[in-house]
Amino acid sequence: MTVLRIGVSSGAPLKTRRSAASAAVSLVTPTPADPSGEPAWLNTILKGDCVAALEKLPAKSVDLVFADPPYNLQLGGDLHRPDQSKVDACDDHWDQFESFEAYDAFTRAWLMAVKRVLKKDGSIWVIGSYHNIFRVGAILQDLGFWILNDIVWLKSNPMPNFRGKRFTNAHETMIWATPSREAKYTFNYEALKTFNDDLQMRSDWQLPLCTGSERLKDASGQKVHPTQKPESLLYRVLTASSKPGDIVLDPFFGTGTTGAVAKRLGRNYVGVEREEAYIEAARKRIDAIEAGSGASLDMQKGKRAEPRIPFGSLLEAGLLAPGTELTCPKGKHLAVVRADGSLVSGDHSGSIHKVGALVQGAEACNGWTFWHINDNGARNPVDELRKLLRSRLAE
Amino acid sequence: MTVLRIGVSSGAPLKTRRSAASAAVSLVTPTPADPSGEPAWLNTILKGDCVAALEKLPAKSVDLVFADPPYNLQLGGDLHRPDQSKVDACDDHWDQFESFEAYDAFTRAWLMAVKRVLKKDGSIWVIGSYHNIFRVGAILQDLGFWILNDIVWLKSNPMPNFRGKRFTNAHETMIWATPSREAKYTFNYEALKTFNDDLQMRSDWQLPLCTGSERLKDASGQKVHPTQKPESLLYRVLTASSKPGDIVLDPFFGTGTTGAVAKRLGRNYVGVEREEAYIEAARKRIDAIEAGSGASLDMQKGKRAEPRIPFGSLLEAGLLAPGTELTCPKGKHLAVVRADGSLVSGDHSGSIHKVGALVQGAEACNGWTFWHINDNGARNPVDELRKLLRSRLAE
DNA sequence: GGCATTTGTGAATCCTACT
DNA sequence: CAGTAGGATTCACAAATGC
Repeated sequence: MTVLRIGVSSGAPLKTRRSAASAAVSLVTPTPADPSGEPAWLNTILKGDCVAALEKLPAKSVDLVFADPPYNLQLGGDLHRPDQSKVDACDDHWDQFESFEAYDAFTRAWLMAVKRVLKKDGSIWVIGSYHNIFRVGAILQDLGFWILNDIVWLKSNPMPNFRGKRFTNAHETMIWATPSREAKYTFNYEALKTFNDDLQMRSDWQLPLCTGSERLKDASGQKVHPTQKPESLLYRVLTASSKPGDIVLDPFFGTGTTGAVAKRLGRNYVGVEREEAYIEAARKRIDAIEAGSGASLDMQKGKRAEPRIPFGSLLEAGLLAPGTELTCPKGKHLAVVRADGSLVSGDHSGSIHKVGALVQGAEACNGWTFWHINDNGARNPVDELRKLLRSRLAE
Repeated sequence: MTVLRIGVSSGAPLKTRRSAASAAVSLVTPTPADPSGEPAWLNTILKGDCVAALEKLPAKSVDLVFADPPYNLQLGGDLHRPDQSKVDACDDHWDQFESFEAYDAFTRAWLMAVKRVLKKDGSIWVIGSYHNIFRVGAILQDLGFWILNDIVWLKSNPMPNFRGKRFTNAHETMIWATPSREAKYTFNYEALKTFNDDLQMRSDWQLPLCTGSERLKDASGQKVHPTQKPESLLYRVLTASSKPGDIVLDPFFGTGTTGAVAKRLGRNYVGVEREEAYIEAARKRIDAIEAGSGASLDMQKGKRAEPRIPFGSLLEAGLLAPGTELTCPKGKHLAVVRADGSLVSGDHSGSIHKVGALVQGAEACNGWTFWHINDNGARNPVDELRKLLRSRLAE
């Protein structure tokens, strides 16, 4: 590995805690620079503050940017699961900002630095959650970026809401934008359509979290980075909006998911990262990857599961009215539907499955086939309504 | 139908094209006002500009707000499908703004007006697309609103991207927020979980677009409103975050989807709308709906709603005798019940919760489910006794 | 080894009534 | 208003452990 010190930035200090960080920028090359005339920073990690490091790159030199900036989570105290185990929160210093103003200043600064190095026909992706994405999106627009899409990453296995106080936070948002309205950006429409079973790729992507062996762990088994993104996500981003040989910049490189996928896909990368531990992990990770072999260029298919239809949807859709009476197949048991999708039968109330089990004294029950509606004398299971709604949703 | 002119607003003119609109505010009641002391504006549509109209409502008077503001779409000329037919875009004058600054000023103005009339423990939903939602979200935060969730509405049948230049825009985003971090907002967690087949509801909602007979059409078959939302969306919003009898405000009432669902679900509504044609359509629509009432509106309740039973009551009721031995689920920890309802386990003594936590070395513990009684070899949690006592007390 | 069961964990703005 | 104590609260996977 080569480390080139390419100068110390004078810096344009930000009015945030981040600004206190070292402005020194050094260049880390996992593999020796190619003597063929490629720039020295290609396929390297710049160590240092994002804005200062980007000053070392020429203007209009990168084709694509993927940025996973700090989210500015504003967490209260500790959070425990119902089994009393403590949630390993992302409380790292780099995610702390004093105010929205400080976060905005930080965001404006790195986006301006990125805009300088982005080619005029390049594009940028930024990922975030509701804590920060609205500020990022507004500042992107203020800086003249042109939003092409917002993409929602639907997590198939998100962390639940343990206290039952909100909806499960089951997605993150990515903004895809060009530096100007006129940009002739790369979008591999046909490839994506083919990938998606000949249907246009939609703005909602179902992908699992980064877990298991993909998740980088240190010697003690702890995760190296609190927010490592899954390679499948980057795979789809790079496949959609870059070409082989393109240069992909990640200004918050972390443990190098962007670099890893770029290398696999035959793209060049350049990363910026401040924390030595992350750089070290990223370097090892990327070195172990074989660059752009043909077979690996196949995209991982995100399984598009058949939509699950909750019982309550029948009421929302107007297929069932609150107050409707349901019976068991033989008409012995009776229950009434409430507006919230619960059933009431005598003293019992709850979901169609729970009440079905309770009235039978059974452990479990499939409410869809147990509960029936009286249709002009004929008893039909509510499952018939589900089929109807499913066909509507499939249109 | 009653139309009450309740005054002409002096207005606080906005620096947008909207400000040119009439500041006259009149009150439209689909059904005559109730003489029972309800405010005259309840279940009515206020005709006029949003900010001016909201000045007619008392401060802290509504429980929930649902807002579907103009999206500020920046369409660059007509869009044509591959077959050259023209797409019926939303190019109404009310959706046009001269700049982001103008849109921001408009957004700030109506959000401030809404914040004044919202109760301190109320909440607000705003829906938008990537054209405007980032600006709305950032301004919400700037005004001190506290975001609880962002919810993505996944459209099962979105309009495809005809030119193949972007991903199919298949979702819209809703922000759910309270007027302050401290708000004790309504969230019918248990009801939603029951609704969703006993799984907690996530932040991604798959619902079809408003089409078919639900979509309001005029005499010539044209859609009355370009962005009519499906009732199913409002059904879920109101079920999640309001109670029967609550007052729901929609400051961009349009053709009254919010009012229609509010009436169906036994909530009160108040709408604000500028266009007479929309008001007329909304009025007819809501008049034709039967108001929800009665037990079918009751929502599934969780343990939090149950009356609290002190542990000592079990002793008072004779369900438990002093000196009884309790164990943890696996029988490892042992404790003895004292006559005052406290437990003793080794050196530890105190409430069932405190001792449960101490013997486990945990921060907290629910003693009701932790401590078990030996019933002829079977271990049953003391919570079973609480249930028994509760059912006795309910008789 | 094979299968069943238990344990661990993920970008989280996560309580409330009473004294 | 602050402090204290009661006691409510989780889903999908994958890895680890047990039989």
